[in-house]
Amino acid sequence: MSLAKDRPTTRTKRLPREVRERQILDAAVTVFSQHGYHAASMDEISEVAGISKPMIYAYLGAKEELFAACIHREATRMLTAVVGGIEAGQPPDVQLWHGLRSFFGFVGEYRESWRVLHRQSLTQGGPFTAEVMSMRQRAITLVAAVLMRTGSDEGIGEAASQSGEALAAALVGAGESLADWWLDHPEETAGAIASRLMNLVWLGFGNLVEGKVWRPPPSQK
Amino acid sequence: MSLAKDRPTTRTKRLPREVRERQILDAAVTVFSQHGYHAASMDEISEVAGISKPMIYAYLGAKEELFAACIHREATRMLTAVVGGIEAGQPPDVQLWHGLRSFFGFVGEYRESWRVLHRQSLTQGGPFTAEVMSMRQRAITLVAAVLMRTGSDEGIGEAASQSGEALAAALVGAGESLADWWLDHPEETAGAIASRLMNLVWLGFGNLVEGKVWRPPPSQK
DNA sequence: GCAACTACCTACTCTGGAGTAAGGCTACGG
DNA sequence: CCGTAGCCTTACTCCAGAGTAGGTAGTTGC
Repeated sequence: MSLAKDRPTTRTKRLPREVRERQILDAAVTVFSQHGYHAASMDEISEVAGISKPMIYAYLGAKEELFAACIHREATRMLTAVVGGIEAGQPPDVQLWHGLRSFFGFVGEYRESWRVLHRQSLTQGGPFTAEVMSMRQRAITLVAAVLMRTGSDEGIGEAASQSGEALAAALVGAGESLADWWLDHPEETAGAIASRLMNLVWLGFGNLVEGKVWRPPPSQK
Repeated sequence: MSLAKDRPTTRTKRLPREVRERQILDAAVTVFSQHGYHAASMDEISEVAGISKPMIYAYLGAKEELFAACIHREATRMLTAVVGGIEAGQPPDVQLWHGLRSFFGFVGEYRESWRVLHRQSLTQGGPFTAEVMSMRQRAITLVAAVLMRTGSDEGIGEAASQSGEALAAALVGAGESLADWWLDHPEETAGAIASRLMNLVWLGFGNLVEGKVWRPPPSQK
């Protein structure tokens, strides 16, 4: 839980704004991830951050803005990690594989970030919904792009090309759900989880039944 | 939106408890689905239900209990619909296909139910989480059972048999996510959506690229 | 007709928690 | 060593909304 690593225990004094903002955001992610947006209180966040409430308002604004800032930071982190894991020159299945690995790696390392992104943020109603929606859309678009590149390279089947975005949505959802499932079954490694999904999505269940298995190419480090 | 069909406009008087409970639950599902658990107010629910607040407390108890009752009713409805759509004698891919059709059919018909089940209920913190978790687990178990029957019938591949539940979780998540996507792209039919997922999950993306398509057997009505 | 019961309402209480007013302390430039 | 700017706190205000007290009006049974 690397977010908590340098959380202040004894109240440190007179730190520069930059540092405080980071501490506040870290605390906010923790608390939001535990209780959800509405049930989280500014008092608790301030306490966890080791600072008084008015500072939060001074630096990050009201509760809604604070939440939006959390979403924004964590989503950017996650997308950066996933995009960074993909190598442009590789064939599409390898790209997808690396993307999945990066994704599950991120979820494993930053559980709180993941919780706040996925579990809390769907609950519509707040204006921050915009922030979440846009991030989700970015993810789907990214996946769709990888899938579609497959299509244009190899002369895609009609069923797939018509529905790239829908399939991407399904895949993203499968990934999210599997990530949640993983939280309750932590004995698996990120690679194993990624591999399961890769097999399902690339070969399909019908092929799995016949014993076919997709494997990453040996070149991978 | 069939839940709203017999909502009272002019305050009707002295109805039997049974009827009122139904009205209250309908109203609660609507309001919870719009605002989420915390943001929904008992005042608004009572207003939508066309009854005063103390009646809600008298009949369905406090807010938490009311929410749990909503989840329970809607989840049961949904699972009943899905299970009812599956015919025991059929081969596994057909069973899966019918299950998916029933699921998306339900989501299309009872959008509010779906919203309250999926979007609102993951936000942990309340004790009602138990209710939701159990329903979700039931769904995953059901799917896993269908998938595993495939395995035992045909001598399953090792990769698939080890991970039935994980694959089921992925499939359920893909379904959920696709259902959400559908809410934003309502021009598709339930059958089309179900078909997309069926193809992805049964054939896999690799096969789709080669132009293969899974089709329901002609026997279907 | 009257007891007992059910359906139902108005009009509160009270608490949690968002957001703020008002000022104190430290550092640093001049 | 004084002013100004930035860091930080205590101690509030205020309101939405959960939950309730206490009472009225039909209805049913005898």
